[in-house]
Amino acid sequence: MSTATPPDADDAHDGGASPAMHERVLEAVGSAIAAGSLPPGSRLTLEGLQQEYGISRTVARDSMKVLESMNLVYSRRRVGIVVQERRLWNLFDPKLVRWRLGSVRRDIQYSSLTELRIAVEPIAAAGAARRASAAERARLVYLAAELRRLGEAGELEAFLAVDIEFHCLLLQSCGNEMFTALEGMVAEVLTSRTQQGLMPFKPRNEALQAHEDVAVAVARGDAVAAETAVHHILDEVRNAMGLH
Amino acid sequence: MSTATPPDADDAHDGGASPAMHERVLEAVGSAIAAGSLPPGSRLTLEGLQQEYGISRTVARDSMKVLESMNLVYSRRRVGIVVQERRLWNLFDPKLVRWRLGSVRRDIQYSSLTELRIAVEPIAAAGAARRASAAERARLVYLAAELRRLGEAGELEAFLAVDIEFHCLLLQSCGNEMFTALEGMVAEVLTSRTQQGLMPFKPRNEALQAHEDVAVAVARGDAVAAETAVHHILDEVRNAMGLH
DNA sequence: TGACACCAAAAGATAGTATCTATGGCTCGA
DNA sequence: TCGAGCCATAGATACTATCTTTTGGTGTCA
Repeated sequence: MSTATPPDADDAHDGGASPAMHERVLEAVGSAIAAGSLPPGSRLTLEGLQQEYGISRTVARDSMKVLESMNLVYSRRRVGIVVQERRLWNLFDPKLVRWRLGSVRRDIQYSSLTELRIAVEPIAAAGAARRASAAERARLVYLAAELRRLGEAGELEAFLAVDIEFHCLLLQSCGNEMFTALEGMVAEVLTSRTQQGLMPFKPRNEALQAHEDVAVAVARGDAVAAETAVHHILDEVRNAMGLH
Repeated sequence: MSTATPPDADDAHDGGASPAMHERVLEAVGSAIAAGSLPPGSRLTLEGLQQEYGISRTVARDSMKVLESMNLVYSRRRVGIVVQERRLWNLFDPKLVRWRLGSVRRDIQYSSLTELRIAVEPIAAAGAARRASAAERARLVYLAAELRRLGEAGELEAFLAVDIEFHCLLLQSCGNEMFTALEGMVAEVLTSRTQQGLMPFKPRNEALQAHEDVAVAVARGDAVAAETAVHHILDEVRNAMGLH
């Protein structure tokens, strides 16, 4: 105990259960850029960050290095840290997706993701039909049945959870690591859709049937049928987006 | 060399345009992880990195922060910096894609990307049909004609360049920023396919026709036709991958 | 006596602070 | 136009604080 441990009441300024200082800064600056309140061309300096957030140079540097690796900023001597044009951002970085979903630009990010989902999921289902394990196939069938049960009972919240698991399982079992990496984003989209009230109160029978068709097709190993059935699931989403 | 700041004659590697020290370390460690020579669970320490690469703590930290933000590693006190399981990597980070394409795991990355392309491009074409500018539509038609000319002349290299521009233009004009962000990856895949000799010496007439169909459909604003025509382009690729 | 469980202290590593030198590249004035 | 000067990052170094794994010691029970 000799090790001092000064009670140091002023530890409080640290924000208590602080999730690491540099994360706080990263979140603050990153989301400001994502939201557009720090538009492309804006300049920051390490000095300024240190003062604004009460941090040391190291922490400021760490945060900026991460933003730089996401191509949200670049830094040049004598100039400082400059916000990049949007076109160059790493739009697939999960942190950036999260920031954008939390900003006023929500809608753009949401529709981009939905379109991505429309693109990827059918192919993922085809992959799953070819490569899923026996356990995964069985689970898909089970989840589809659960979806019908919960959907017909109108239990939207439980329905959402199972729906997420269903779609994520497809992405996991499709044998394409990059598709699997989209799991979190699909979960976000589905959650968001329900929260925004874009889901019908009771899922349409066609949608429930389509989920069952997907599960059966994957279980049978019928890639073409699986792909087609997922298209049917997503047609509803497409219509909601005003496509087709 | 001691620690004392030698102007560093031995910094020969620095010869001229040195891409910043921390990038060198980032590249070295990152590609080692991507290639699997630092398997998940491996441990590094800042101390070790400093000695191995002859860098200061600052640089070592910067590099690790970037790898951490890509989820390639995590760091814990008392343990060091630990390589993450593959499942958690940010597989869409362009740096990681590049490292993987440059490693012995090339093939996995290549087929993941190809499948992604199969998924995304049809939807991108549909988007382009709806939202492309007049200039973009015209350019697509021009590029399709160029493709036929070069294809029939057997000029594979020029054909590749135009093919890349064609597909990238689709991604740019589709109105979905996330699709646009995949441009670089599609270019990689197409280049790689030609380099690997996976292209027929003369592009098949069906493929040339399909490109023209895409261009015309986009120009007319016919989303469904554009999507279908891209499917035809990619069928060849699908077959080459043993899908369907 | 030996084996096991539990607790406390040591040690090893990052997290963060503070400060210094080197260098590139704007800006402005002659 | 060209050069001096200044500003801000790049990078180095040396701390302190803190977390957490290891390890070793102690006590209890078979």
